[in-house]
Amino acid sequence: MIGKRRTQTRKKIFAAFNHFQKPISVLELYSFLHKQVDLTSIYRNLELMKKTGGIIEIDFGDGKKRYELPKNHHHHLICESCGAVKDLKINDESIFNKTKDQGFLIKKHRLEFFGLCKNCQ
Amino acid sequence: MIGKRRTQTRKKIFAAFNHFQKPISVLELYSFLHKQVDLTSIYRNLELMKKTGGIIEIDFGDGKKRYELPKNHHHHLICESCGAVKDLKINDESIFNKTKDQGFLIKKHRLEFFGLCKNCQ
DNA sequence: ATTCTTGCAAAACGTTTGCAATCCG
DNA sequence: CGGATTGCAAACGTTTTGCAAGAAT
Repeated sequence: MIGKRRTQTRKKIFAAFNHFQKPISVLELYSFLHKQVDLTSIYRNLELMKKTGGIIEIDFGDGKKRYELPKNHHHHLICESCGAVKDLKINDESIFNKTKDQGFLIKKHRLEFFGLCKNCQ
Repeated sequence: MIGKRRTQTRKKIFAAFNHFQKPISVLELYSFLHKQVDLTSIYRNLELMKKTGGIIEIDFGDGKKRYELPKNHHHHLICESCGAVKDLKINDESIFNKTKDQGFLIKKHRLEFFGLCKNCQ
C-alpha cells in the first residue's frame, strides 16, 4: 500500500510545514530543504499528503500550487505587492444559501482576496 | 500605441467569445478558430483584452486560464464531472464585511464553487 | 525479500519571448 | 511609410512520468 512508510524524506517534508505560517509552494519547500530532497519526491509526497488529507492545496492563481496544514476552515487575504498572506475566517453560510437552488451538489469552494496589506498601501 | 488596430485576428477572437456562454480556455479558442490563428497571437491578444477590460480572466484552479466577456459581477458553479459551468450571482457585502478590519485594501476576490451538476449526481 | 520510495533524466503542459516578416492606418 | 501585429521557433516555469537504484518493513 502506497504512502505508508515513514521515510527520511517524509519526515523532512512534514517538519518543514511547521516552519511556515502561510501556504507554501513546492519551490519554497525545496529551498527550505536545501535542495536535499529531489523536486520529484516533493511533488509525489505532496500529492500523497493531499489525497490523505494531511495537507490542503491552495491556489492563488499565479500558476503554482501551494499547500498548508489543515487548520480550521478559512480563506486568505493575499498582498499583491509583498506576498503577505493573512488568514480570514468567514461564516460561509450566507454564501452557500445562494447555491442551494441551482441543482448543484457542492463539494468544495474557493474564496481568496487580493489587494494590498497595511505596509504596502 | 499598442492594441488599437482592428486586425483580422482580433475580429475573429472577439467574435469567438460570442459563441460561448462560459469561460473559455486558450485551447478552446484555438480549436474554435480552426487553428488558423497562432496560439501566440491568441495569448497576446487575450492579455491585451484583459488589460483594457475587454475580457475577464477566470481561474478554475486547473492550471489553465479562462476568459469571458464582462457581465454583471458573478461567480461560477463548476461541475467536476462534465465541466458544466453555471453563473451564480451573490451579494458580496456579507463576505466583504469581514475583510474590513484586517488592514488590507481589497482589490479583487475570487469565489468559485465545485461540485456535481444535476445530471452528474 | 519484497515492495515502497527515491533520484535522475526526460517529457509534458501551459505560457512567454525574440525576431523577422507582414499588415494596418 | 512606420509602427503595430503576426507567425514561427525556441525558451520558460511548473508539474508529471519512466525506470533503475536504494531504503523501509
